[in-house]
Amino acid sequence: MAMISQKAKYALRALIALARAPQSEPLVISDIARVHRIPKKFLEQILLDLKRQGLLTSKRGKGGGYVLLRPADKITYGEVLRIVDGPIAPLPCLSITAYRKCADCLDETNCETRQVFAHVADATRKVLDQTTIADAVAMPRHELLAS
Amino acid sequence: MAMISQKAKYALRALIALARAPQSEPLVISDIARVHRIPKKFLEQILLDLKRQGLLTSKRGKGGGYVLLRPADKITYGEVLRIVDGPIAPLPCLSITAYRKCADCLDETNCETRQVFAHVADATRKVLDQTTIADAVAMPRHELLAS
DNA sequence: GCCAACCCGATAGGATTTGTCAACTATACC
DNA sequence: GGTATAGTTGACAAATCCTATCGGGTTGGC
Ligand code: FES
Ligand code: FES
Repeated sequence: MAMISQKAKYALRALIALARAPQSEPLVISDIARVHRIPKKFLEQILLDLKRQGLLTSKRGKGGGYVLLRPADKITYGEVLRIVDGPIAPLPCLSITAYRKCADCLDETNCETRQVFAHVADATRKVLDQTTIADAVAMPRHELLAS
Repeated sequence: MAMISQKAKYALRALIALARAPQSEPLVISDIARVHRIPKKFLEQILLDLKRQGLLTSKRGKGGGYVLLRPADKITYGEVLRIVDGPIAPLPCLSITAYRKCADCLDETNCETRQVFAHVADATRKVLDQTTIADAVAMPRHELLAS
């Protein structure tokens, strides 16, 4: 089940890159795309989404680019995933941000599937809503032991 | 992200129905489909998959049907999901049953995304591999208070 | 004015999901 | 043996989503 989309991977990778940029110096799409192996036009869309949701700001023209609008430790994985991949819950009836009744279950309170996956959703959210981009930036970098 | 498929919902619902059948009396596809609102032909495929993986057995002809091959408390949600929806891990590089290198990450040990979602995967598996069909069957049934 | 860079809408190919169909095979029962 | 029952098989179709690309438009710096 439950694969995270390529789009989400790209989004997170780009955000980490932005968080690493010294002094919130603006980064250009082309650079991020090239350095982090992300299709450029695809990345444009992604960054635009993130901007529209208030995570980023941008400057046009020469010397322009993208900058984080908040400190990296205030941007959670959960937030990013909800923007690019939609609700985190594994069932529409379990989403807190976008609840929708399950079409094929008529008795929601007695639905066993719902009860079990409520635990899954909780566990997932506990991780994703507490991990931030700053955590990712701070992660230990293992050396690649050559030869 | 991460929606659980309709197929998985159907599979679980059918298994719970089978676990509820008295004395492992065989249940017929048509009945399960009708009672639990599952498209019949779709359900056939699903039960066949579950049979091929050794969860069920079947008998043909009159008086036939499907029967659980193991006690319900020996069938985990994780097992079922892996059969119908494939790997549980949210990234190919995190699957224990079907590991595959991520095509676009060249340095797996330093991949921040991977490290974060490893926690998600752990949390998910902790729930899914410990919850069984028997747990679902035993769930409290709330009355629908009809006025 | 002109180049750099972001912004926007459309769209296309492919994969996946969900479901259907027709025909086949095995079993029970008379 | 015939007939009805019920599972088995493989192909296939519609819808949706994912990934990515294209062509142009707009803004800002110099
Ligand atoms: S009500 Fe959402 S799964 Fe049953
Ligand atoms: S290696 Fe799997 S996500 Fe980076």
